[in-house]
Amino acid sequence: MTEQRTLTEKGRETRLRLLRSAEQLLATQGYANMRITDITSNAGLSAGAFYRYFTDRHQITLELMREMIDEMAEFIRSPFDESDPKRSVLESTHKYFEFYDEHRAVLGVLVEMSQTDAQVAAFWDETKRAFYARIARSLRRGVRLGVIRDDIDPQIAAEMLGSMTEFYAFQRFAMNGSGLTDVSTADATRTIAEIWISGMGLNEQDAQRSAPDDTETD
Amino acid sequence: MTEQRTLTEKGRETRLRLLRSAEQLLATQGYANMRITDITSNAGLSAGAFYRYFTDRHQITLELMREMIDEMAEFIRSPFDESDPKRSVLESTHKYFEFYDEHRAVLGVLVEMSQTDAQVAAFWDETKRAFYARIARSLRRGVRLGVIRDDIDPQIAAEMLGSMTEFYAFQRFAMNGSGLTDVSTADATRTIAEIWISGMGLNEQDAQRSAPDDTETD
Amino acid sequence: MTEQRTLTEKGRETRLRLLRSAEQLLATQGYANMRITDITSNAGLSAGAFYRYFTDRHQITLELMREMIDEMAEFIRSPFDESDPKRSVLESTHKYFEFYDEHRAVLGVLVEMSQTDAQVAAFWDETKRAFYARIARSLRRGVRLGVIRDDIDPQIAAEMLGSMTEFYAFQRFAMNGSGLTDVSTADATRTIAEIWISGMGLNEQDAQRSAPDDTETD
Amino acid sequence: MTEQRTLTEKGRETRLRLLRSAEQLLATQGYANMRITDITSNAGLSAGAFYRYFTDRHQITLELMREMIDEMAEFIRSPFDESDPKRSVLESTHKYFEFYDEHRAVLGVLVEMSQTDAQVAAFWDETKRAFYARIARSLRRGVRLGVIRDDIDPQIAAEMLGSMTEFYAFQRFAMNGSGLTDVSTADATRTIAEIWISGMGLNEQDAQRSAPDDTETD
DNA sequence: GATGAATGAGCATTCATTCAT
DNA sequence: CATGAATGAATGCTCATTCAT
Repeated sequence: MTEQRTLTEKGRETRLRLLRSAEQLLATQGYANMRITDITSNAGLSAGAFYRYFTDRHQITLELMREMIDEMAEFIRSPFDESDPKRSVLESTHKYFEFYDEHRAVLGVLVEMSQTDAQVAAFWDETKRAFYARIARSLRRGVRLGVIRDDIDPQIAAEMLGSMTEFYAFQRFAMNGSGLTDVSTADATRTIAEIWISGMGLNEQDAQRSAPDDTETD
Repeated sequence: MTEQRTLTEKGRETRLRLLRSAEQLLATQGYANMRITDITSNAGLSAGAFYRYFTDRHQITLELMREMIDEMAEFIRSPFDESDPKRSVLESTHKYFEFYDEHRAVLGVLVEMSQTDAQVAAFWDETKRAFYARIARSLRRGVRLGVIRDDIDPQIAAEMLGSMTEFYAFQRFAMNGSGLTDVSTADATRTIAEIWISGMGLNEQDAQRSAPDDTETD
Repeated sequence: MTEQRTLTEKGRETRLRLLRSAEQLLATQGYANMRITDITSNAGLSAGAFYRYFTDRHQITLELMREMIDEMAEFIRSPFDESDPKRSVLESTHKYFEFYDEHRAVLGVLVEMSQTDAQVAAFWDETKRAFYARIARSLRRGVRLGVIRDDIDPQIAAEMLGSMTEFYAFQRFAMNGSGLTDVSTADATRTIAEIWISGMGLNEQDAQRSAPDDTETD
Repeated sequence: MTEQRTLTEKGRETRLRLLRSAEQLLATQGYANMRITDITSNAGLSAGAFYRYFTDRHQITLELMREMIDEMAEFIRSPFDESDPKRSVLESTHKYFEFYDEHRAVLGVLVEMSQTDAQVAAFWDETKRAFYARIARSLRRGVRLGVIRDDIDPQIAAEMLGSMTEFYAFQRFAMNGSGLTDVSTADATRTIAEIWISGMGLNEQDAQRSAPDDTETD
């Protein structure tokens, strides 16, 4: 049985213990190498205990992803002020890096499994679309405000700039910096913001000047 | 024994048949789901045949990666003309996308396995470093030529712009467009080049004007 | 995992059941022909059950040897009365034959595997050394007591007389009498004792006469 | 096909090469660990070559045993002079040790396989019987000559003394001295002869005196 | 709720043996 | 004669999953 209804207090605790244990293992060994018995023994439980709360390792992993996606959605809903794009980009990037750092385990697994697992791939697809859509929306607003060049398709640009940020974060946090030079997160954040700004043809003076007061409300 | 000393013509053919078979399966099911017997039966051979040429699926996969890395190295060595950056970026990006498209199977697996396999992770790390180093070299030359802004660390910028291109390509080719809007490769190429150019502060007129005649020789 | 930390009563029983099953098979088919599934099915268990308690057939076999070696050590520690050598030799030989008979299975395998397996060879080497050392000790004491000829190296003599007894027992019990004439164990025991006695130059009258009262202590 | 008729000169050479190769491997790894491909590659041949001359490793091993048994038979037929038992025992033992040393590989395998292989067991049984019979015959003659005690069953005694010699030789030569103290072969030979002589109650003076001139001719 | 014993399907791997060249 | 490619039966071993206690 995997129904989570009628769980006693102790039961709910055990369930969480298993989730945390799985997350830990995903971070250190990835999905491919995580065994059910690893999860339980790492949680200080017997093998059979797992099945009271989950059906298999696929399910517990999806559960962790759902947890993360929920927080991601919240992040995406946070306001972006096009009237001060430089500061906003800096802030957004900073928050995004924090988010990635915190969820490195699950995000790494998302990438790993997307290759193999259609359900996870769909999951990821959806998440990225939402993420890119939010950027595209901001870009379009920026164009209307005259602070962003209008000769580039905002959607494609959003996907590219988003890709840049995401993959840099992925390498930095989920891959322990693989491929990258070792610089401070602050420097990385600043540089990436610069590229965003100038990549989008943002002109700080222009931006300051014309920015009306419309904040995004998603 | 593996990698037999003396392979006959027929033996060499069989070995290649197995490599192609494995590549095919990696593309469709990923590393995690690829069985040895899948490889052999897909190649029209018996299970035992595999072991005459490879020790296990890990090895044959690394073999495929090595093949790809070699071609990658060649790609990276190709000339980049800073005196005409816009055209050069377009050309490079185009070639990069072609490369990614051709090797989508192995590149996807590279990402999948990096989470799990230290050897593959090291492999990828190395490749990305070479790729980013080549970009950084070009950027530094551009700064010296006065066609690129000098207020950004070329190394970090290289890693970010490289990330953008790579991850966009990854999603587009290895993930069948997951997360992305469906646009033509030409449009995508054009947009990404625009971002590169303006992101790096390249001014076409400036570039045209000041560009001396030094082509990179690596 | 093998040699689980916490075995329940039932677990301990199953483990013993496997040991007995393996012992039986070693006796009938030898190590070379014993399969893991033979062991489990002979014990009325599924194939997988084996691996909860042992890692492979090599380990379970060593386990059986260790069991036997422990009893052997006990046997070797049993007292030998040099003041009445004839009776003592008879008694020792008798006990030795009993021991060999009881452990014929494992002893046969010890011989079989010694040819092939360094660990088993070392095992056997050690056991024989302890066995021969005990005999040599008795012989030296006998020489001091004047009941044993002093023109023979006690160590070599111990190894030879020990070899005689061991190999005769081996043929008789572990090889089902291969090569040997069919005589009663009592007769065999008597004859072997005669050879020991006269081979060592023991003279019964002498022995009776001069024997002081020192029993071995070790 | 395994018929050895109509072998060309080259064929006969290849066959011998395989036999020597197998013997070598038996000496170093034992029967259990000897693979067909080991035999052929060690002989510098391809795997398929084996089957032109032998059917399987069992057969080639028996072939080697037959070779050895033939020489053994010759050894057993060699004369034993009961009129000078001490010298004769010394000489016989010496020759026996030489024989064992030369054939250590096959003799070790004989022991190894006897546990498992009925055919080999029968082989060995037969050999030992012949060996013991020859000793028993000599002992009986010695009894008739009055140079050997008549209170011991010559057959059992033969088996025991034979066992002693054989097993000592086995440990010394086939097991690389396992369990034994390191002494010169000469010393070992002398000691074993002493035990034979006195074990059988041989009195040298008596022996010299009464020995008639009948040499055994089998 | 928790335990850990037991199961058995699923794969990897080895190696003797055959056979076309 | 010799080669080495290919086969496939035989086994080992792992691990998710069930279930009696």
